[in-house]
Amino acid sequence: MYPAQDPRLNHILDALPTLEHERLFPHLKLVPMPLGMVLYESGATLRHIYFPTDSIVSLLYVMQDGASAEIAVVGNEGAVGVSLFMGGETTPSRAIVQSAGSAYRLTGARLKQEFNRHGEMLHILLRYTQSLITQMAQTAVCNRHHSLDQQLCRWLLLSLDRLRGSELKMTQELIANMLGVRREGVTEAAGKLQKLGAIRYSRGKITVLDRPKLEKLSCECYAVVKKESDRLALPNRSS
Amino acid sequence: MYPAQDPRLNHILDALPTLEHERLFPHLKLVPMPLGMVLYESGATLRHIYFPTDSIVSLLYVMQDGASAEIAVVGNEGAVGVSLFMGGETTPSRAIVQSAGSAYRLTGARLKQEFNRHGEMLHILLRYTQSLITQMAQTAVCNRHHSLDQQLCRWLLLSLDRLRGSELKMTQELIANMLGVRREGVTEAAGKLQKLGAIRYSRGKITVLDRPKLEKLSCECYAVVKKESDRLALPNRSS
DNA sequence: GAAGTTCTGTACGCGAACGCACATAGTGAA
DNA sequence: TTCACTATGTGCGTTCGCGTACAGAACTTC
Repeated sequence: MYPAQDPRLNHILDALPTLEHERLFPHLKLVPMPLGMVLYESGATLRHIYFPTDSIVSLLYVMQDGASAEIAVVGNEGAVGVSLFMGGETTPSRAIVQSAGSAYRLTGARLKQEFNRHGEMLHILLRYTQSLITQMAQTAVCNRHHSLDQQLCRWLLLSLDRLRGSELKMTQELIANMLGVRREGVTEAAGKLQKLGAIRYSRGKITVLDRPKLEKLSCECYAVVKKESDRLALPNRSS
Repeated sequence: MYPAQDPRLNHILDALPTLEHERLFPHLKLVPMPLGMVLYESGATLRHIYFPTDSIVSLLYVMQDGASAEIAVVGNEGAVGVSLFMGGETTPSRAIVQSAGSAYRLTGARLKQEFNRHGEMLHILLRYTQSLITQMAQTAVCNRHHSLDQQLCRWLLLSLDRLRGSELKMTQELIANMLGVRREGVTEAAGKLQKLGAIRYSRGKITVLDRPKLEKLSCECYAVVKKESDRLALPNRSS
């Protein structure tokens, strides 16, 4: 196991071969990721790419009227700021810390430098980007066809996968923002899950009691994203 | 203007510098794209990448229960099969021709060969992929927050942008499949648009009469996608 | 421990889209 | 012309989530 914080807690950084590893690690900076921290605003030029270790970041789109919807969620399996190496520099969405923790970050310039060496980093980042694409696509489908109950299950599972333990600190209000639904709707859905014994919650703390039950109640979307994400993740080199 | 079919009708191919242009064009094969043609199935290994000239391709996800939803639409501004160079080889969605026409295609091997030279093609494809990402994200948001009426406008505009002329051959049934809604819902929404004088339609033929009106009735999603797509498109080298 | 704030629970009417059923109208083939 | 088929129009009851309003409960601060 790694110490409390180590770049290799992030799967992308962990997957780098020794050479790139040595080249890059000295430039990584560990930064705290407090709840609600905005990593970038819609349309703003990205300055860094972030590799979460134990934090979770939501990519969400905020509309003109203030309504919002989560597009994807990023944890220690990925990176925040893919548009840096994709070439667009900006992206019309907001990245906000959904679960506090830490991340390693790299300046955009340094990242692009490494990316343009066309080494393993390029392939790893592109593969990760594809899994991100899958997640977005599945979010679109899920928003169209599935019930709030199912979506809540999907969301809980996606978050759970990116955390250690089975507890997440998150008010129903915030979850509603992420899912782009009413807070009352989340209260109701969460109430059902609690009655079923799948979760327990109280004032911003949700404990998952019965994960298999949650998976059963979720729509197929979770499984699709999970499977694709696992498939596209390269094997750890340090394990 | 180009002849009836020319690789440069596709914006990506058109943006290639001379050297790559000469290297690649001999390997392009012009293929007809009849309505309903499936370019790839969910999870199937991609054999080719397609560059539409005057056809439109829908990327859609089909669920276990048969329900479907469009994730993105690709015309002469882009390419179908991005997972080939992103590294995943497959993708959990289906690509199906939504508007008949033609496309140039390249074998996956040849594409990867060119991609791995790390020339201009790589950057062009990555930038395009980012605009595709934006489209998917916006689809997710739109599915969550906007009415069927608004979504129909968005969809019509996105299709229109990828066609010459202002007429599209498309039954309400098919549109419903793309949007992931009921056919009756489309009938109703299209009826409204016709009453307002924005479109005229009859048995699988839709004519846009008043595009500005359509844009006005559409949600912001169309404009966001359009703007980002334009921003990420490189300038034509041959114009 | 009192007051204020935050989080959660509940209720009611409303509107959008759904599922279903069936009617009408163009279109093409025999 | 007639028939079959496809595309579109319409109606009805239902469900889901929304907007609004408000009440209770738990935590924080003073």
